[in-house]
Amino acid sequence: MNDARPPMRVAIIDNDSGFVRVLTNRMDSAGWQHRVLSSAVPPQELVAMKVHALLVDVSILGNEGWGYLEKVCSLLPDLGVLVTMNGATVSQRVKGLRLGADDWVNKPCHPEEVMARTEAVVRRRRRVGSGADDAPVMVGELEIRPDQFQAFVSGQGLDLTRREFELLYLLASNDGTVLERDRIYQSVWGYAMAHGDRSVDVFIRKLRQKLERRSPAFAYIHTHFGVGYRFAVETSVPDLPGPDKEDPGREAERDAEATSAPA
Amino acid sequence: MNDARPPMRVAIIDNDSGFVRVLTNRMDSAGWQHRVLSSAVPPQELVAMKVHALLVDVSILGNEGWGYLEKVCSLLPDLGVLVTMNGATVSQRVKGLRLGADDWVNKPCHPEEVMARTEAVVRRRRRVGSGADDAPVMVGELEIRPDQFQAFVSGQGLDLTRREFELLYLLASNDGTVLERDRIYQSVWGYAMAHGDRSVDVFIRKLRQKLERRSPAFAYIHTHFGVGYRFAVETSVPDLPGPDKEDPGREAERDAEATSAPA
DNA sequence: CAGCCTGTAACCACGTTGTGAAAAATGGCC
DNA sequence: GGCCATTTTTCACAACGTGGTTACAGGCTG
Repeated sequence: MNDARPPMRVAIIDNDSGFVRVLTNRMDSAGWQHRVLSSAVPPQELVAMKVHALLVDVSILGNEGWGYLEKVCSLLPDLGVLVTMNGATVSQRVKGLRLGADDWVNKPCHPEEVMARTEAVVRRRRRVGSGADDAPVMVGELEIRPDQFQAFVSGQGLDLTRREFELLYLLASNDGTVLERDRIYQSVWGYAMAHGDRSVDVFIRKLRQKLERRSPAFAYIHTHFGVGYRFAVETSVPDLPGPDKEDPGREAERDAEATSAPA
Repeated sequence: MNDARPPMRVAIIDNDSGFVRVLTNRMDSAGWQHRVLSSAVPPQELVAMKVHALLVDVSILGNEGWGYLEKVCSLLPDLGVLVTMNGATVSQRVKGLRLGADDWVNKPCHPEEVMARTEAVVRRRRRVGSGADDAPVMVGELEIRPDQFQAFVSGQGLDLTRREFELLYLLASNDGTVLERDRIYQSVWGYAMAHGDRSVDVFIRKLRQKLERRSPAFAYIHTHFGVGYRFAVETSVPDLPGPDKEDPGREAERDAEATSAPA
């Protein structure tokens, strides 16, 4: 949502430790995240890693390399796949590209070029998918789809403005943890909050209004006095015999232990 | 859906007649369509040619080659761009890729590889549901038949111009999701929207006029302030009793007050 | 109880969108 | 080629929505 894109995440399947070391060094200094794998992993695991691209040396997988390449490409069409190989012939390169690979770089190669090509592949992927980087959030009856600028309660769309939406998205994606005003402002507004600025409070109120109108039985946004706000789905009526709603003082305790945000 | 794709169409900007001859021969036998251009053409003309990819030798454009590359990539983000060049250095290749090129092939190169790379680049070039696939769309009383270039409301044909039709088709085939202005323009007009361009708004209005004339009880196109538009058949949810002014009769009001506009 | 923090509503400035019409571009026709 | 009808783009201005501020009321903490 904000201009700051999430860092590039790539998976690397390669046994050439020297090449991998040089490459990962470059990636580190460029702020990329990488997972180095020594052999083929099930495509599902690649999904779980949420990597943008896969960099694979098909030769280390022996004859199964081609089959693996084909399987990954057909199973994960949204994943960028770059193949590296020592001295591959033209027909080998063509074969790999036709199997679904997005690019092919013959070793030896320069790490900068590999990274530039990876960016080019991912750039194109993102363009067609448009916002595949922001994952949808679902908390209770609430569902947020950042790629569509829309939030839903029980499947019904909420009519949120831009700021309201970004604020709700921030809160909901940090479900359960207390967010300080400064951090909220910094994340949503993009710059530091000036002293005495009440914008966050006002927008919290607007969100509460729109949320409670759709599901009056629940309270989503909870205030932590002197700290900030916390998003959580709880019954709003204090009298109801809820399992975890005994006395209000408990929240203050939880506040203390919630300072570290489990990302 | 996979089969029966239209033939690949590429534009080639290159002076190396020998290379071009060999390449186009291969393309002919593969059923590809190609346009060979001897020098830079305005990006809009590439749109008119409806090519899937551009194969360009930046060196023949001299120093302006880089600028042209950048302009094409920024203006036509949906176009696949492959750069060829004789003996380009690593830094030159990286520079080209960072400017927005999708692939880089150093000459001399094998035509088969160039074509395989072109296919790889174009493979995932799917627009947001415009023109490419001609699947009929039916949303509520609205029916769109792309093969006939016609839209119907309750069986009665709408008289839409080309742009109106393409816009409506884009919106309706992305029923329920918010589309940003930039993406709408990119999909319908084919190139990036210039700052301050109001074409989308104007055509939205024309569509609303023609749609509401046929079915005054419903509103199809909803505005998302600061974002774009969303197509949906009257999702206006009956709001629970709240202190807010919004009421379910919003659409009807807008329709009724369409007459008050004294010049 | 005093002081600070938060809830709430009203308010205004600004940017965005709606709207009508004029200007420019397109395409068919003689 | 010149002419006309239609479509597309541009423009100016009105209307509206939003974000941000402010003021005051109500709560919480110490």
